[in-house]
Amino acid sequence: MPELPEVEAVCRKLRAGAQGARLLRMHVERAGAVRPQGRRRIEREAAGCVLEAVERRGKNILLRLSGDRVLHVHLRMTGRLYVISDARNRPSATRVWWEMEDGRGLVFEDSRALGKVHLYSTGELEKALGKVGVEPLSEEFTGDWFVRAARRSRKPAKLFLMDQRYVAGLGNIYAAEALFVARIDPRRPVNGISKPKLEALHSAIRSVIEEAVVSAKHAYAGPGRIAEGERFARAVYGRESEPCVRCGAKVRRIAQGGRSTYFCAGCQR
DNA sequence: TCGATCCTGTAG
DNA sequence: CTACAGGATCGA
Repeated sequence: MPELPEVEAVCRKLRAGAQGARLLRMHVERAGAVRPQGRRRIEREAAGCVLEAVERRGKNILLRLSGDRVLHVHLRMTGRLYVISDARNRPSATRVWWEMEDGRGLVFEDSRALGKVHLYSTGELEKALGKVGVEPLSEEFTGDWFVRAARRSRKPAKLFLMDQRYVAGLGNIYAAEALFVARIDPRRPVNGISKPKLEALHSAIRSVIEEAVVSAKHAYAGPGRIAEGERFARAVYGRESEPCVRCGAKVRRIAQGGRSTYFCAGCQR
């Protein structure tokens, strides 16, 4: 479900509501969701730690704990991470949860059970995140860097954007939206795209992600619902057969890497 | 670089 | 029933 903007919203919410709190006990309801294996061990190692900081790297959430430990949470498709006011009142798809001192609970809920909660020491962290690429909202993400990165891959443009080793944090939706803004056919091998087009894609990624971060801040803030009008306005994603908002041609849906890609063959070339 | 695979819920 | 899902990893 979540891409960079939604994960960022989760992190901000956690900073506001849970940073500085002590996590009295950790409870693993589903062993497959955690590493190291063995719920006993991870529960013991996380017990009593203070949540000192919340960071994000791409779609990865890092909960910095006292005692040089880090919880690495990945929401994958359906994961959610949020604080509830009463820890006894947990949803049925809770995979992992933490008791807080005031009776609240930090909950990792995940209906599809693809998400992960890993516990590392600070030293192990870089190895685990070593392949995560550049943050699209960072200074490092320049047009020149992007053009050079694109030259190293022969992947179709959309699969390149979704590869976390290059740009970190784009998923199926925002990759499609950025390609639409830049008017690029998602099937084109990136290394064959002209420099001006790649520069257009670079700035499209920036603007799409920036706008989505603002929307997600309001819309995606925990277990609640998404308010209409606060959500990022998609131009192509999920709009199969609808007229393109730019040229009127029918939006198409194709498969790439086993996933759906939405685009307009009329104006994306 | 590609396809299969991990899981479960929901829509058609 | 089948198709599909806002993701990532593994093996060939």
